[in-house]
Amino acid sequence: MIEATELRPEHNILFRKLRSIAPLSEDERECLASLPLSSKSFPADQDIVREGDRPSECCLVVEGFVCRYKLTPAGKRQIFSFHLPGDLPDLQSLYLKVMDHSLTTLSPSKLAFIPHDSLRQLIHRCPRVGDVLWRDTLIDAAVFREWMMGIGRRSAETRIAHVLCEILIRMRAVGLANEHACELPVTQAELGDALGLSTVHVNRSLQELRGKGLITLKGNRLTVQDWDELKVEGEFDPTYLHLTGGRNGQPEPVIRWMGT
Amino acid sequence: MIEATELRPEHNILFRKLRSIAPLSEDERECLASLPLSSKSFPADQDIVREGDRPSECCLVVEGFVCRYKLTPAGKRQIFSFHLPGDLPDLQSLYLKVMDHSLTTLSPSKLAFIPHDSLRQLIHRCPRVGDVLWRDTLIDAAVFREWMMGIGRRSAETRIAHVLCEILIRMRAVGLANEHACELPVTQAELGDALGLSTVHVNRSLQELRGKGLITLKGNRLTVQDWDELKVEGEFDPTYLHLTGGRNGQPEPVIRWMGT
DNA sequence: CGATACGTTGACGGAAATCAACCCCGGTGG
DNA sequence: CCACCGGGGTTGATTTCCGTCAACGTATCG
Repeated sequence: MIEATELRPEHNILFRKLRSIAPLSEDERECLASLPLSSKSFPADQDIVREGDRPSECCLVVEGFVCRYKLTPAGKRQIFSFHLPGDLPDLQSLYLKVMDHSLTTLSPSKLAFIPHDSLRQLIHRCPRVGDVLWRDTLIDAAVFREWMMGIGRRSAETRIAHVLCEILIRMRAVGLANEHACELPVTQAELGDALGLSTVHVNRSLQELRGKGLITLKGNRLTVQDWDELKVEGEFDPTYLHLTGGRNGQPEPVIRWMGT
Repeated sequence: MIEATELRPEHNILFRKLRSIAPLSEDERECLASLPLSSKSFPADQDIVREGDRPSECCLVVEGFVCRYKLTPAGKRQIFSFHLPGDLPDLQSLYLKVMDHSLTTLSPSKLAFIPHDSLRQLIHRCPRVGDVLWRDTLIDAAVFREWMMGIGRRSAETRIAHVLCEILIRMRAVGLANEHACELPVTQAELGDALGLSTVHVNRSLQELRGKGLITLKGNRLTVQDWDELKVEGEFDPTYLHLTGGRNGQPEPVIRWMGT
């Protein structure tokens, strides 16, 4: 936990995230620490970048939740992913000039921006860190696949259970959740947009899960009451998250510097 | 077309593919040409790598169609992507040790294998090519997002129209299709597994598209009769394919060295 | 020529969408 | 202080798109 006292919160959360998906040496930590990050606060439901934009910087989630989405011509929204502190939700913009989707906050958030140039220099100076960043975008893709699986082939209840498992595990990986519970500032409508379901049906399916005693979900807080059963219900196998790196499989110690 | 005569078919198709997503210099072409590729033929419906495997090489599609998929505990299949000649469908295995899904042939195919070590050396010797490969995996992810959009928010007919648009465009990008038609060795059941639909419903939706005079689809061959209308029906916008590189937007000249 | 895989058709059922209220609660301003 | 307001959550009635089941057609191939 030495690093927690040495790094600024922005660098600390990024370091925790990357360490959760790959081992990082002291050198690589130094590389990361030298990244210029400029933080900014955003209210909920504010677009950060939009489809068609050509961003010249990437954003790091420091506090709060953000998501990526796109709208159909008819105005229906599909959310592609949720992003929590430590995530680099538009890292892809480093190599895909034009955004093919949008990025927005789900809750009031603190974001740190990193110029593309700085990232390119980092990757050049520190190829190992570059590898980890590439790996991160590949895990991103693995999550997309898993969500596709859910939307295409799983029932509403299973889909919801699955995404709740995923979020809890990812929150734990960066030390933002204890064994059973974490923040979840996501409305039922947003869950529906993510899972290809209507709000009404999300509501009913959540009641099923609650009725079975698997979870409580109230006031932006998720508590898992029966992890084993929730995993079964959600057909959840965390392999696709590729959380093999980090502290030799040790869970990240919980931090509590988030506003809540 | 000088390069077509200089490169072996395996290298040629890879070069065409990469050039379709980014400009490539003469140097970079040389780098690619030096990649050791060992080709092998596969019958249809044969797994190449399976969920849980730890491959030590990547595969390049030289001829034929392959797909990535995963099964639910109940045995339902979700296909995540179709891959055509020039694609590197498991490039991700370079940084994600354990396969979280499987790769299989859809038609009799010729595949070329590239040891991970060779790829790593290539990336090290030729960082620009490394960038293009990273970009390729990012485009892969963009396609996943677009499919999620379809499965989550679009009607069966729209989904099918969309995927047909995508395949034709991608085939054109590597010179395997003319303006209106290409091979499509994919059964209706496989289309269903890709789009989250039942075979029966795929069949009915295809008849709708045929009825409207948008396409013919017969004996592994897709012909688009009304491209503009098909695009509208499929809500198709090719931005997400990021085909901005290549021959200054020129379509790739059609080649015909495929078995058909 | 039968076997087999793929495509087609019809009948039926069900999961989830849609539509429309209504409730609950925190915030705000008169 | 309380009335009002609005976002999110909940509920019931109804509809629809799509899945499932089952049969049959059709083409290819050994």
